[in-house]
Amino acid sequence: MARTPCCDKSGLKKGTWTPEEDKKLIAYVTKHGCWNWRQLPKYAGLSRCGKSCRLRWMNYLRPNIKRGNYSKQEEDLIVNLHASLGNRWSAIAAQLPGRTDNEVKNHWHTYLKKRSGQNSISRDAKLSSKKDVIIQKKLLKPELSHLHNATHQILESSPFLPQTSSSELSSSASGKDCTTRATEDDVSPVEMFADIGGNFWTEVFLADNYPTNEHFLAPLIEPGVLYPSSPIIGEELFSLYGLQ
DNA sequence: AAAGAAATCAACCGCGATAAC
DNA sequence: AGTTATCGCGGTTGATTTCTT
Repeated sequence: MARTPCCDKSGLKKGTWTPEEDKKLIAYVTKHGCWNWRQLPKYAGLSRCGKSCRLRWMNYLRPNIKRGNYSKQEEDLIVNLHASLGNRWSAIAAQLPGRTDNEVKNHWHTYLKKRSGQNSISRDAKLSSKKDVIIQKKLLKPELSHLHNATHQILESSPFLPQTSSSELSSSASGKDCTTRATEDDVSPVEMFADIGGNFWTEVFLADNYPTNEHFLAPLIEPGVLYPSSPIIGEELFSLYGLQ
């Protein structure tokens, strides 16, 4: 079957996204949802391919994204899942709250592949510490540090995390629980989940059970419903991009 | 201090799956 | 049933950053 190109290549911007483009995409998706990725850039005022917009949103701009600083548990899980699932990155990422398939894939290729291959603890320790420094430096990039801080907070309080069932999610969507983690900041998300007592690491990330596209995003953009529980789409990000 | 090598990761590309007509 | 449009996934690339010499 003949395939149309994903977009008209002429005049479309490629490469790294600018804060201005991020702002436009966030503003549009927040207001209208992603009803059609192919048409979205046209209405959002972006000279980008729809696919590019989708990728940017899914991997970096949407709520609940967690970046950098993989915990030992996460890494072990990735290694184990990769052994059983192979290169099914989306399936692997689904088991890791806040992680995207792209990021898991990158992390595998840059670090875990070596580890699983040679199990060199001393080298791992060296690489890990070096990597942490790099990550922290990158997190301090002025244009993105807000996002990273915000996403960290999200993971600490997000209703999408597996401690709430999907039925609970709808009831907690009002954001009433959004501050309950505020006093537990010293506990990493992983540690927190490990304490839940359930089978968190064997359960599919809740967001993965969500309907996709407009049905997924529509609740996210309902004013007053999810914002309080999603700082990245809430005040911090809005102020960052001057959307308030 | 500078240059080259290596590592990292954001983003692109192409393809398969599937929904819509 | 066939065709088209769109989405989502995995592989890959290339710019940037960091390390090593």
